[in-house]
Amino acid sequence: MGGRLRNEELLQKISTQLKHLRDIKGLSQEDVYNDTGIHISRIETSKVNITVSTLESLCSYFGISIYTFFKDF
Amino acid sequence: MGGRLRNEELLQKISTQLKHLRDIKGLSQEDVYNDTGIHISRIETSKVNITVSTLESLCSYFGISIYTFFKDF
DNA sequence: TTTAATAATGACATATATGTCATTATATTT
DNA sequence: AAATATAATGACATATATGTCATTATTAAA
Repeated sequence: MGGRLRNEELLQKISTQLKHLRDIKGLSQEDVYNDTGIHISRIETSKVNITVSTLESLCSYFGISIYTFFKDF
Repeated sequence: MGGRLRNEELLQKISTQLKHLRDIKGLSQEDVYNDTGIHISRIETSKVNITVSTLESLCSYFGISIYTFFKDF
């Protein structure tokens, strides 16, 4: 079952948003991994359907609330 | 490995919020299942760490954006 | 261009989210 | 209380998110 289109859009938006946050902070994927233990590559390339828990950890790391994260969703 | 406390709080908030939305709409868990294919019981009892995709589906079903869902987070 | 840094991809193991169904518990209604 | 409706729990299978590492690709720096 290929993922529904709607879902792909969601994952795409999440990817873009996370990449943007990482760019703003000037951090490499390795930095994120060293600091959080989260491999962000697969998330930024929309390979996986992130759990809310993982997303919250990343938001916290980037210094924003999960509410703010979804502002443009 | 018991989940970290922070994470439990997050799951608890999500549970409460979803239950609240379902109550407002006057829907049973079975209704939600029949309409979405999602078994919400385990989510409302904080047994699982929901994926963003599943959460978005539920928000959509309840008629709110995922952004609105996280307003009080 | 060569080198170095960063990112993407693939493979594998493990943990767990989800789908499904049956059973038990609780709540509501009569 | 008995009957009915709803929710919680447990078990199991399957799909997949995540952890980990190695390799390849891409980008940036020299």
